Amino acid sequence: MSKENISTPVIRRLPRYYRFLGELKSQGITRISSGELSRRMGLTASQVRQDFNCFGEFGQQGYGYNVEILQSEIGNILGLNSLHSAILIGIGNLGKAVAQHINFNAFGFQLIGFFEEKEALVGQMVKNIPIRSIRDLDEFCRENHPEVAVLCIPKTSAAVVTEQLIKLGVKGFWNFSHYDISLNYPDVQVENVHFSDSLMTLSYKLNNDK
Amino acid sequence: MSKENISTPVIRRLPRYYRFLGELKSQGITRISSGELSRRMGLTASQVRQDFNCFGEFGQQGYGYNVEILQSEIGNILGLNSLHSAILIGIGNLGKAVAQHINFNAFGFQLIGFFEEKEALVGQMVKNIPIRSIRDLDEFCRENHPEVAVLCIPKTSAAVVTEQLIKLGVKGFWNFSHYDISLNYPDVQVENVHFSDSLMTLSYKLNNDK
DNA sequence: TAAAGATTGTTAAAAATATAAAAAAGTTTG
DNA sequence: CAAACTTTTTTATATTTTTAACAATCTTTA
Repeated sequence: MSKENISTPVIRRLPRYYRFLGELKSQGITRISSGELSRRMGLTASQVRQDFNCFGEFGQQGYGYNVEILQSEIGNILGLNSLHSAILIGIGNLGKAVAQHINFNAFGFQLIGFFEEKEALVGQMVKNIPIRSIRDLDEFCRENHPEVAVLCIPKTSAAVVTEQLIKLGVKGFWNFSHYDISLNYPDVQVENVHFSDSLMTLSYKLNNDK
Repeated sequence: MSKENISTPVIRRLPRYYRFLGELKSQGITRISSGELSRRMGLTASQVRQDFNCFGEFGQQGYGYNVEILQSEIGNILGLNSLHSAILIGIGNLGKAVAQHINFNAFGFQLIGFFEEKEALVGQMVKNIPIRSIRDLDEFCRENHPEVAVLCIPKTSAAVVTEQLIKLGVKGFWNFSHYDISLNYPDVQVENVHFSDSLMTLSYKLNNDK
């Protein structure tokens, strides 16, 4: 189905295509050309076509792309129709916001458990799921086999927890900590969200604007 | 001081260097070679040296780099010693978490105001600063001239607020919304944080792991 | 203090990515 | 229904980014 060795830059553009196409769809637009799409997204038409052609022939000459079909294809490529069970570790300010703010289901993830070190929080409900003690992590994972972990804990605790989770069979991490999972476990799938890096980048841009 | 046309990939690596060097420093390590640093960070030694040489000669042959000096230099390049006043718009789950979780000061930003559409939240205190009504945004900005805005609002409200803010002199955006600021205002500095894109990327990786 | 070793700064080559051009195939229109 | 037009797919070119190699220079050690 999908070809081999898709480059990272292409993969990172896919979610944006998916979002834009969803928007076009909701605006009632049923077809779009690479030229028009590129204009709206701030890309070149060449790049748009090259990107799509990595995965097959989704368009039709003289016509363009069918918005709904194209979005659905990209959704498939992204795997949004699959269902990955996920747990979230560290339900402080950030963890709670992530749990409540992100529509995990829309992207193929299902939150099945929250874990926290601070015993005071244990028992609280978030999204109708109780916060569990981090000490119950082993037992819970052996019963429920979560595939993904969302790490909202400080770097200091991340190394230990990560090792534990990988031993328990977790295959993917959405990592909000500064712990470098990939360096230590190259076979696991990791996606990092580093707020501070992003903020420092903004700082750079502000100090070097043209 | 800093040379022209630093490429985006280099800029995006700077925060990571900065973090790693800070860690080395806190471990009492005073000098490091490009080889050792690259090993620890999962890069090549060549890349490390090329990156640093974009900005000047920070090392010494036969010795390596002084950790403290190098970190400080990178901090300067990133502009972390400057002070940008910032306001945060939309103090729901996400906005509150960002306000409370991120150490803005460590990166040269100072939060001076929170703004919210939902009047029920107005008056609440966050980090000793009152949440203000979005209707008071104009007046506040004309008095306090914030340089940066952190957008934690939905895409639907983002377009209007962004235009307003730019008219009021805001020069940079830390954008958690899906509104494409750069497409509409190319001269403004923008750094996007798109959770859903990141989550979709994780989904892709999980469905295409090797 | 001189020779050996280490490591940078710099130049060159390779690899990856983006853009442009050409060829193929469909759509629209008179 | 055929000619003109549009737009994709595919191939080629250009640019950017990474990696490798080398020459210069400092440090360490005997």
